Amino acid sequence: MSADNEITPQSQDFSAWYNDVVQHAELADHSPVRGCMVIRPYAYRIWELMRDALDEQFKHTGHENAYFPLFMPQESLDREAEHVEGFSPETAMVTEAGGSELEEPLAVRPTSEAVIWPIVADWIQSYRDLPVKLNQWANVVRWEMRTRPFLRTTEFLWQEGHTAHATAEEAEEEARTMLGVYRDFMEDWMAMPVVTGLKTDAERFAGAERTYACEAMMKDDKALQAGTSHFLGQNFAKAFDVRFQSEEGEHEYVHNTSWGVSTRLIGGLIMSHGDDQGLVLPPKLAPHQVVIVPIWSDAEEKDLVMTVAQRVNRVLSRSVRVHVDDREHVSPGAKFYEWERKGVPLRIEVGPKEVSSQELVTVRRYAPEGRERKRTYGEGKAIAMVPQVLEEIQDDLLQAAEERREERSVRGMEDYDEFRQHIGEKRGFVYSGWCGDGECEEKAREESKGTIRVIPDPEFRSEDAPSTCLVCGDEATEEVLWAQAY
RNA sequence: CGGGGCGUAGCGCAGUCAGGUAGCGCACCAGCUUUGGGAGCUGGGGGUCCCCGGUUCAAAUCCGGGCGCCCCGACCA
Repeated sequence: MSADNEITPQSQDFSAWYNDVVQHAELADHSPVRGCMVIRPYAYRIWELMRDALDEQFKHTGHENAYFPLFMPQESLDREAEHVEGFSPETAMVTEAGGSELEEPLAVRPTSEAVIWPIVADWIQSYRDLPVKLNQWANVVRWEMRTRPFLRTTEFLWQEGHTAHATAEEAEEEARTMLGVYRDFMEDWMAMPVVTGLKTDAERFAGAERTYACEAMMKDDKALQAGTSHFLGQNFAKAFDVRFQSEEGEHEYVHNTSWGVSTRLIGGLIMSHGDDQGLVLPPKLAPHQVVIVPIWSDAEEKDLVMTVAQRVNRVLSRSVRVHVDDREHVSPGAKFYEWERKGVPLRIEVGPKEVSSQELVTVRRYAPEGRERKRTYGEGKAIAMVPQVLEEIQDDLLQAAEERREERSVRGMEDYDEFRQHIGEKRGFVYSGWCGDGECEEKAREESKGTIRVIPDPEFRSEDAPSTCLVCGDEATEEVLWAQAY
């Protein structure tokens, strides 16, 4: 009676598990072009929910959406020295179009600083035109060596915020604010706790003064960089001549920021909560928050059961996203497995038994120890409780992820050899001191599997500040977070 | 780009060593019986066997060349 579980267990091969979930939860499909991916409707709906939530926050913090072109002259990309050095190896170029070779090659945006600022420069004359706070929802292309669905694809969807300010302080505040927006979204909507902080020079965005990031721990104890926010200083303003006349009449360069999150977040969602049965979705981002599975054995039963199912559906639809799975020739058991594989947070079963007892069976996709997964309530109570149950599931997921992360974090590590072994075998997060020297960072990168993910923000730092550098043993100037990275 | 593996139905594979009608499981379609944790039976549809060339009466199979994909590494906001 039982079909083989087509999903590889996480403990056996996490990477195979991930690919199986992507495939069997119908999230993505392959493309004939290497590294490109089809986002299937179920995953696209998750992306829409993410997009809507983020977009509202962007507007709330004073940003306007716009859309800039996919192509730019190659020359634009070349203008900021560090930017071009960082991005040109992975930039796709169009050299031929319309049946003939182009006089100047066109670059397909890997990010849009070099598309936006040459144009927006002309929108800014005076300090009164500032700040400019733009966002765009777009696709970008980066020719990566090695790709994985959602986590790193040749083309991906994202949002990129681009702002210009009169002062460095204001731009810095903007970069920090948006990092906070990301963090709140990841915790409140994705139930994915993150450590925020500053990137080291080695990991900084090409062309930025400072890069801030959100780092999340996946279920295989590796770190995923889930979002970044950059204080760009005046590097791009100088490269693209973005100036304004100040109140004092001086011509000054603006101070910029940029910040982005991508469809990589869907990968983060999968690896934060998924289990051997498949995807587990936090209710706030679930395309179907509740699925109703009617159970019948003949036409008469079907009528009775469907009457109740539709009634429950009508009432619930007012407050939650609910789906009635009334497919004829799929057995209830098969439906249960399918919706579990797809991560639907709550299932309601209605069969002849429930019809006669005026009850409903509710089953949670995720329930921590000590909480019942399956419960039967009177119809009215079951319906009334749904919003609360969904909130509980949302909270349970965040709490479980937080607990996992803390269990898998080690603070105050001082022995370099212990570190190398720990980060290679046990993975997880390791907090240590660092002297601030890029050579120590590079040495550890070469000799261990770990890299510095961030210099954590104050609230994530250890109570006792580490005093020595993990690598060289000299005096520490910073506390840093190490992990194996995706 | 280095090391390894693989290209046969939508998916997973056998067949290749030893040339001779294109197969299996799942999925799909039809009908009947089913439906409380992945239904059963019967019937059916679906193929440039990655591509090009060669050998041969005959090539998925042998030979030569090419292309693509996957894994490990290098690379990577």
